[in-house]
Amino acid sequence: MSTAKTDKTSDTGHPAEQDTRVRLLEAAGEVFAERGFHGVQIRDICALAGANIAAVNYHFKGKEGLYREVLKYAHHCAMAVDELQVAIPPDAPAEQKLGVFVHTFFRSMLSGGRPSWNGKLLAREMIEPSAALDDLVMSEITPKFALLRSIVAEMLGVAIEHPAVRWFGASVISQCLFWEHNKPVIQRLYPDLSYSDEQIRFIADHVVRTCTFAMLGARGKLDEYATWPEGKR
Amino acid sequence: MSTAKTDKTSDTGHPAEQDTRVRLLEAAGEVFAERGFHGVQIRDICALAGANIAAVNYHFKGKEGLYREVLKYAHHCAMAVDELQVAIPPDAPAEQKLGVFVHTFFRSMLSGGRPSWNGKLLAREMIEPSAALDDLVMSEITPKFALLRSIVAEMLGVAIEHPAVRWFGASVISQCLFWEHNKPVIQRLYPDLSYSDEQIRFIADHVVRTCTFAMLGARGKLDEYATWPEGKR
Amino acid sequence: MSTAKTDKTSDTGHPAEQDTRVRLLEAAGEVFAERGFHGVQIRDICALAGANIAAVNYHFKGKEGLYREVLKYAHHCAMAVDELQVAIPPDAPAEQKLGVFVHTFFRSMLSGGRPSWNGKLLAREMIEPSAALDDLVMSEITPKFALLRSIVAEMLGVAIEHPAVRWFGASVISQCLFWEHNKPVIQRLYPDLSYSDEQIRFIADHVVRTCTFAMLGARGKLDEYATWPEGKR
Amino acid sequence: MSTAKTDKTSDTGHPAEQDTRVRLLEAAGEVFAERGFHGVQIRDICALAGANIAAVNYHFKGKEGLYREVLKYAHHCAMAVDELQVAIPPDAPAEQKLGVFVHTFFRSMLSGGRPSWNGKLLAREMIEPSAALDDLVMSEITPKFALLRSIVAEMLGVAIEHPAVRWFGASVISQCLFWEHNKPVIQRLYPDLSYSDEQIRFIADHVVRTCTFAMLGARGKLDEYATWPEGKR
DNA sequence: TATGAATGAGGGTTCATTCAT
DNA sequence: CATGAATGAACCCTCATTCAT
Repeated sequence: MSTAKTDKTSDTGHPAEQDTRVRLLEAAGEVFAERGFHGVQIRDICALAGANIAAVNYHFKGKEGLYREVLKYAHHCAMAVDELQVAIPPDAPAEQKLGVFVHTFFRSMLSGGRPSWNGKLLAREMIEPSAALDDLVMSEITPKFALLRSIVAEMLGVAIEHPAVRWFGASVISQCLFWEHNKPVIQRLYPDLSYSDEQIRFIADHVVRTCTFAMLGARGKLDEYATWPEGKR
Repeated sequence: MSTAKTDKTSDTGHPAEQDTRVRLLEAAGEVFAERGFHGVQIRDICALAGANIAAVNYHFKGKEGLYREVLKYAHHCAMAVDELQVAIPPDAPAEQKLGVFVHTFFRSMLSGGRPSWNGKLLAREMIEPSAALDDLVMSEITPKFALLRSIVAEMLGVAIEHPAVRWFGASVISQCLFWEHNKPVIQRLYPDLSYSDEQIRFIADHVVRTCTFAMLGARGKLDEYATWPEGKR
Repeated sequence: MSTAKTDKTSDTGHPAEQDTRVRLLEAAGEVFAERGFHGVQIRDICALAGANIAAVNYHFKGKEGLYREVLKYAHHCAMAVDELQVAIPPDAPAEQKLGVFVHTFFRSMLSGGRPSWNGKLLAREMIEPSAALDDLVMSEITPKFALLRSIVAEMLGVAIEHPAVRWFGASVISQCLFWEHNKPVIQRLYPDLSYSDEQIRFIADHVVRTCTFAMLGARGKLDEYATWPEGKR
Repeated sequence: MSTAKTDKTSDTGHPAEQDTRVRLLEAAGEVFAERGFHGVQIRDICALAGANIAAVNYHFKGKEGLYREVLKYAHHCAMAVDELQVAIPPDAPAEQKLGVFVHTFFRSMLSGGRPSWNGKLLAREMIEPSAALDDLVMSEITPKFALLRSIVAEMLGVAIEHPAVRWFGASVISQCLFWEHNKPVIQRLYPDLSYSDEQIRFIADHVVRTCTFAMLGARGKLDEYATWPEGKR
């Protein structure tokens, strides 16, 4: 499991030691995602990583330091916006771009790939934001969301700065995140939902279709979005 | 909400003499929502509730028992499906029903009312389901979702059993939950979003409009939903 | 179980209340004998006695007070020296007197009679003497031991003040107590020992015989006991 | 007794650096013997051993684990059967063997040597047997008792399997244990008994003499022991 | 450098006791 | 008088962290 990510640690030249660090990150990511920061003890992480009990303090100066690094590491490994941009055909119709975006998003989020705990970790940050969330938003989320906004703007036939864009962007994203963030309840409501690849594709198709209908229907009726009530609270 | 225990203390009305049990539930709900089960110590809960350190064990037989009861209590206090049903005009057009549903949902979820920590608590259950989640789904979520499905079916012009209903229901719900579950990131992306009452109404209107467009656009093209890939995993 | 001992509490005339007190003593004696003072919680005692949780503090002013009263109560109920004296035929040969004494002692100690926990309670006092032990020695043990010494003196053919009497008295008593105080180990060494009435009689017979042989053998050779090394420590 | 752990600390010889584990065992043995399992708090043990409050859980996985190890350790340190066997001259008359056995037993039990709390600890196990008692009986008591039985058989002039052997063995042992197990009462009955070395020797002599008389007297009259009433309880 | 024995603050829980009813 | 909800001190134990090796 520690084959693909020595690219950033190769400079020191101590592969065996670096392995410990990376193994620690992998193990910590998994259990932090599963049980949360407070629900995990470093003994378990070290045992899972096959490392010494003092390794966490040695490498990360404590549990919190480890958590911060795990968050960074997770999003370093996550689907980069570049890959997303590459996958999207630049001169295809906007509907098709949206399709690629949504399908890619779903796949990277729900298909149990390498950083399968990324989603859960982020979901935890939503509920209990740590100091690391700011970095995450800046480096990972903002560029992806900018890409989505450009697609949405194209579909709505307006400029990317149009106020409507943010709301329809939210409509797209919300329907994607829903299936990951609410898995436990969804699976209780729909026992036949197993998150197989076919089912994920089916869901993604539905989201694309829904958003397309919504945005096509809204074209030309976007005046309502001009008046946004400034938050005064 | 406090009917079962007030039979012996109801006449005094002293807030300090209000059942220690209830004060503990309120305090615990607040901090459990904020910091999670493991992030909270019962000493804090007791201090907040003005109760003794041993009160939790006396009344709930431990921290876990308290958590279970908090979850029950929270959803007992939450918006009951009855109120929702009452608020919805039975012979209005489906669009209007949807509007009432969504607006009520948003209000009860985001307006900082009494059970303001309900949403967070449920969001935590999503990520780290406890044994209490099954009860919750059965007693609280299923009936509300059934109500939504009936509205969706009406808007799609199909029977409530039609497979498309579940997916469009999800589209509605997902766009509601999004704004609560992802608050921290949303507020970083949209710093002008303060979740004021006007803004909440604005967002709810957008959700209603989007879903309406989507469902109206989908009417008559629901054949795609007939073939659902049975999960084999 | 609370039928035979209202004789001392009948003067107050509150049979129902006194019952609680006595039931508490019975229950406490049982569990104190079984698990020791610290190993028992008053909740258990009250539950066993069918009394309120506050009853112990009400009747005995605390756990320690209860323990003290239990000890008193136990020896009030125990085999009185009078009964023992009555059972011993005054003009029988000394050997027979010893037989009656030992058999009675064994029976009252090992046969699971009413105060079956008396022995265990006293054994606990041996290891961890409480303030109540002095009273016990004075009121219960000393008179019984005096009786035994008179028998031993007769068997040895010396006056009761003769120094040898105390040592042979100890030889008799030690072989009686052994079977009660070391039950757990004895039963592991001799798995066929079930402390049935027949077996107890068999053991008592052995003790009598042994002591008789020893004392008869020692008659006329008791000079050694004249020089007792005064304890200087 | 402290061989397995001293491999890394033996050279320093600092008493303070003596294995924390051993210091804990010593301290725990002392207070467990004095106050019993429930009457002792690990804080006291740790304070007495000069160890940290968490040391018990670290080394023994809890208070119970410590108790179990203390019992093992106590009997590992106690008079081993080997020493006893060495002390007994193989071709001396049986009376002399018995004398060595009893004197050694008394000395190791009552002289305040290193494992002075051994006896008390075992006495407690008698009253409230823990799971560790089985081990103890197997490893420590059985071999010593076998040795005693061989002496008794020789004195009775029968084979070691003869049923009388067990009963006379019990007579010997019971008169030894008596003086340790019933100290508090004995000292109240005999205020001049201070358990000085001279007095212990005096008592041991009495026990040897008594048993010798008894067994010599019983020789040739052992038919009574053939019929042992099978316990049916 | 990496280890693991040792630390100590603080966690949940227990339990004898109290006090208003 | 009897009750049982409530108390708070103290218990055992956990766990992130440290430090000599």
